[in-house]
Amino acid sequence: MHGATTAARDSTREALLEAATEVFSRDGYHDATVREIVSLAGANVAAVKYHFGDKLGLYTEVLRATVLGAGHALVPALVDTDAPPEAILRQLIATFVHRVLGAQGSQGRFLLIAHELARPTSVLPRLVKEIVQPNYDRIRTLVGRIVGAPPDDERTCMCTLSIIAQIILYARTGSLVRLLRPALPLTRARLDRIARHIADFSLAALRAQRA
Amino acid sequence: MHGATTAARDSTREALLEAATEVFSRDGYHDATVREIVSLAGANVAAVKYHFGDKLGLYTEVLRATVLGAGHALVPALVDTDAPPEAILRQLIATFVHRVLGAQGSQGRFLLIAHELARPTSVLPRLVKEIVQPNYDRIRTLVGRIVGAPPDDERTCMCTLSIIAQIILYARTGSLVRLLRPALPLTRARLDRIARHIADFSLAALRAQRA
Amino acid sequence: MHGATTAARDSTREALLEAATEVFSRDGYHDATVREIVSLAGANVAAVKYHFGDKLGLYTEVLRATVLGAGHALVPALVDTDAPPEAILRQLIATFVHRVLGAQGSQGRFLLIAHELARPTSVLPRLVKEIVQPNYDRIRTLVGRIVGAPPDDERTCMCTLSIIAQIILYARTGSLVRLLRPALPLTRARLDRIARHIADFSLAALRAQRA
Amino acid sequence: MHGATTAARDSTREALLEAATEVFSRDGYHDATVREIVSLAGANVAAVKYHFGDKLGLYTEVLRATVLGAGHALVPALVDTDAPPEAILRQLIATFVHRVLGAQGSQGRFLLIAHELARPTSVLPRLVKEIVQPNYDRIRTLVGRIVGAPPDDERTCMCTLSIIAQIILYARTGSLVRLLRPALPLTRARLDRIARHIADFSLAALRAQRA
DNA sequence: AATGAATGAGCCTTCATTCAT
DNA sequence: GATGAATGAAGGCTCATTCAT
Repeated sequence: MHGATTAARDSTREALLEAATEVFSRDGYHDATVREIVSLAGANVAAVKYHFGDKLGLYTEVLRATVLGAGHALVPALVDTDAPPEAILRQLIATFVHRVLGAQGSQGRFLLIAHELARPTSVLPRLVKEIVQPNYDRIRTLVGRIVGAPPDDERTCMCTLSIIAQIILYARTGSLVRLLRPALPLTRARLDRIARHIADFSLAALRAQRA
Repeated sequence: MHGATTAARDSTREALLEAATEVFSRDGYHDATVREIVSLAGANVAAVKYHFGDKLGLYTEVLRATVLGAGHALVPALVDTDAPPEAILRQLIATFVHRVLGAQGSQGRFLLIAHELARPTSVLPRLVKEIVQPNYDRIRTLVGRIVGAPPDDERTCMCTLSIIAQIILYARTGSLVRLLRPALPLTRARLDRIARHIADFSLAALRAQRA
Repeated sequence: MHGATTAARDSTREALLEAATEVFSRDGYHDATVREIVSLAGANVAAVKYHFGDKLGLYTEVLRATVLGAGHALVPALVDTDAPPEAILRQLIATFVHRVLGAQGSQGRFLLIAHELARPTSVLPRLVKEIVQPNYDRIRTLVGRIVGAPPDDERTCMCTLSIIAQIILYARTGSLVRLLRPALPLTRARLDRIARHIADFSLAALRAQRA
Repeated sequence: MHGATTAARDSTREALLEAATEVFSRDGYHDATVREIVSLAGANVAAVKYHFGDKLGLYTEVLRATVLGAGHALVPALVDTDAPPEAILRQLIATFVHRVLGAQGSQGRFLLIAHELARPTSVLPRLVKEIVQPNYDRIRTLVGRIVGAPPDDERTCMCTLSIIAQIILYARTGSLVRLLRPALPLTRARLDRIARHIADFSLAALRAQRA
């Protein structure tokens, strides 16, 4: 009996989390409405209060489960290898582009971050501290190795941001890009081309910095 | 006396625009409330209807003024000269960086645009069509001349976007950058360094594309 | 100079009255907006206050000019003749049907009354007392002559209302009729048929009452 | 206990419907305010949204209940019998007159419909299509049998409308009739006389059409 | 553990009206 | 005699939240 109860409880809680992940990813924290989430989860409005206290509690939980909990591994796994730095960077860019632009459904991790960056909630500082900052530092170190400068060097930092900027442009200001250019279907091949361009463009710039 | 009258007549309108710029920049269109704007402007709620029709009308006016003030009005004058393409591009980047960040509200101007890009309203398409697109086309042509490719070439377009991306993110003192790096005072010298970095980074990349 | 001033004053006043007649006839007092009226008249919002005090003042003036002033003549002219009562009634019905249904533009007199009856303002009592009641009494006398009963007889009154009801149905609940029957264009011939039907129907009923 | 729960649960909804019927009947849809309704019902503004979606949803519910209660639900049972057509029509008229005026609020029921006809909302078309039109068709068939013409014949339709018109205006104690005649108490005997008059008047006219 | 019902604060908008010129 | 500008009250609606069961 206790097992069944637990299962039932978890099922509602899980459904809520799943629905919230989808809606928060699509609309961001501010635009998402509790009612759409509970409706999608087949649950009641008050269930949010019961399980998570309030909307922000639910959001925090979603962020924790989706990003904070699972996001630690990606960048380190790519960066901390013995491959040549340029190859690593290229791989890093490709991975992000595909994740960011190819995101759909449960792949909402990056959309969640994008929304959070665009309109921060009180959760942002922790998100940045735990996820973004460490990854930024890792990439900075990588870039530093390519340009031949310490990670803290201003040039290194600026170059890193220049690279990140290009990836973010597509993820965050997708609407602008879509308006400036005819809406091409984002095929896998097209994503490859975008990634390759960013890598080529950036590596050329980095090499020039080194000289 | 007539001048005074005009000044008096327009003063509410001006106050409204000023307050709206501040509030919209801080909160974005959706979170901003008309009530705070009019209260800040020392005006009545109905004044917004009288002068701008509704909240969106007021926002449109603010956004248009901001985008034009952000340097877009200068693009034709800068681009359509006989100077060497690389010099033009360098100048263009410097102009945008200074305009965007060097104005009074330090970051108000760009925050507004950042909000709009992050969470577009119905104004964005028209704004892009009327102001941004033509300038984008101009810059694309310029970049095409540098990389030795037609303006419509995919590489040309991607390179152009890569440059724009850096200005958008880089010049930005928004949440991400502010959190990643200690908030440095944006001195004139610092803006110069940022602009020079973007130009160096991008021109090196473009030259590499040409070869 | 004084003449010119007077002419100018009257012209604005007249324009307001004309525009108000049109708008009040179309929308009724409650739905009409002062702004549409002054916009149509090419005048300023405050002109209403100046010339008529307020919206109700303007409405009263319109009603007076359109209905109270000019409406006295129609029914008496038709009724107070030596023609046989049945012919008079037939003519009365035809006239009203054409006026009520054929109304367009400046012919707003009946529309104004219809709106006023549907949603009375404080002007209604006077309107009824001065226009409607006398005409009702006249028609009652006429009907009384046909059924062979005094004007105050309950049967006479009921018969009169039965006739009026048929006319009003088309004018007042036009939307219902239009929904129940396909929207035929109200040609002159069609109005004639409607009028003839009401007359035939009613006279047959009246004759039966007499027997 | 479950009954009590249901009663308690529906009590706000019921109170809302009752208050809305009163206010909508007095002021019509456009002039009625949600705030007065909820205040009268001792409920909150948001309760309207919860139970009926919005003001129009509440109004739709009220109007539907009123129209059905006004006798429309009984038409099929009355018409589809083997009684002689004239007796059926007489019974139909009596039923409507008593239903419409004899209910509790004395005139509330019909005032609501009168308002709707005078100033239709978007609900009218659906209401007519779903409820009124079928009954109109039934009555038309009945009238057709009396005058000896097909239900679609123009004369049949016009005669039907002439009868309906009398009920609509006649039974009404609205502004016009109330002003034209001293407000008599609507005793049962008086309602009988009104109904008998309409039936006598109309049947005489119909018989004349047949000849 | 969960729910249907209800709440209150707040939003944008609209209107007739009035003020200062 | 006339106007552009400004006002305040009010209206419908939406949302996250909470209560009683």
